Amino acid sequence: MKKDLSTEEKIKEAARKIFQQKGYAGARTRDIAEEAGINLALLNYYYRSKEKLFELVMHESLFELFSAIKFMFNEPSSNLSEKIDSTVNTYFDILLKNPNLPLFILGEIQANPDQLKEKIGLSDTFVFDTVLYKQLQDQLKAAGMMHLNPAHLVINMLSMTIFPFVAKPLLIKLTHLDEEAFKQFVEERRKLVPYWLKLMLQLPV
Amino acid sequence: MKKDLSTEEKIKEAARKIFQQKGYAGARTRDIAEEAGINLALLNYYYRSKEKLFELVMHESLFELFSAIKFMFNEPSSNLSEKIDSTVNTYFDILLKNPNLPLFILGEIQANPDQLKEKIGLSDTFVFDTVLYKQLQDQLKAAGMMHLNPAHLVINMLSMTIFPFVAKPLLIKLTHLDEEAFKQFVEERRKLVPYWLKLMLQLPV
DNA sequence: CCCCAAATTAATCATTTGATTAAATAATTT
DNA sequence: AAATTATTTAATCAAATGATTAATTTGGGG
Repeated sequence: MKKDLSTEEKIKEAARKIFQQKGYAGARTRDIAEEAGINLALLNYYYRSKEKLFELVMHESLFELFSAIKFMFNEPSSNLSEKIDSTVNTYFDILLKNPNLPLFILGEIQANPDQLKEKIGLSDTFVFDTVLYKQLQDQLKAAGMMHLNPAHLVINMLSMTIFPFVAKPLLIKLTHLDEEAFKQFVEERRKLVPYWLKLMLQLPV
Repeated sequence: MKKDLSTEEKIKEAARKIFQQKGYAGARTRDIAEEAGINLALLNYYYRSKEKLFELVMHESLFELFSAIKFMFNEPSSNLSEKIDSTVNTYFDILLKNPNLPLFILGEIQANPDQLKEKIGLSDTFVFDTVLYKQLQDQLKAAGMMHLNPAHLVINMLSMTIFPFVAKPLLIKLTHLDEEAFKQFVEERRKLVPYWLKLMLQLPV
């Protein structure tokens, strides 16, 4: 454990790790306390309850996963090709640092879809009202594919980037990769995923 | 609840539903009993324990998700283009019937990676020792991309097919889709995903 | 040094939850 | 129909787990 963090921080970091690994239901407050190297009562002293602590971790996780993308999707000065590059690259950076993040968020939403509407304040206009979306529409039109829903391309970008992390343990097992080879595999995709996306969009590569 | 199933079957079906929705840790045996419309004790009468019941459901889930793909990856008489079509199509069929399946399996593996090695008997050679893999290698060589790891293409196929289901609640929320529109969106991908894959492989489309 | 508030601990509580038991009912066999 | 076996139920147990409490320690201000 990192020792130069305050007790409060240590608990939150431990909670993040355990929650992201085991999910809300599978995480025991005793696990979190042990991971943080503190007495169980301190968890409630600082954060009131498991649920409150979870909400905090979940909000920060959502922010971690979505704030960067939201920003890049709306970067006004970059063109479509540049947005693809920067989004994919930034996402790989985020995921390499936090490989369990997507499965954690998606799993909790599946386990408790209500909280998506209540607690999680994700604006509905996240995808539609973005510069990227408009640029996708324009490019599809320019390339004679105006019938194609731009959402497909957004999904393709996210899926090809995120999926290797979501399926990481399976992927490692099924392709005999070790941790290092997995990183290498992901690094290859940094260039490949944008290349494939531009192929789909008939953009120059 | 379906009423013409045996008690034993009713319990298993309820368990499948609840486990896939909430995960092992989040599923309470009382939830399963209620969903099945039976007394709690019957669950243990027929299946001994929550864990035993879970193992059964997990094995059947894995079979559901992997048996078809394993078969199609090794179909000797079809060429690469046909394999892409049949794999994507079959997968969409499976996922439309069982949208929670992938996230369930991936989530449980993340929560408890050990069971991947112990309980889940997934052969290591699942990806490498397949006809599809060989055909991918050949095509990549023929198209002057022999440096490209064929695993990338397998991942792309699976990710573009599976990811919409893994992210379904989020996707529905962020793109204002209803259940019906989601199905429509997925149907569009039946043709699109194979098209994109062939583009990547420089196969005639 | 003393005081007081913040931080920490050990012990305990109350609820949830997986599992069992013993009795009751239904189905099958003889 | 009687006996036996299989199924189902209500009640209960025991362990796990989130949370609290009361006492103790620590650290800073006067």
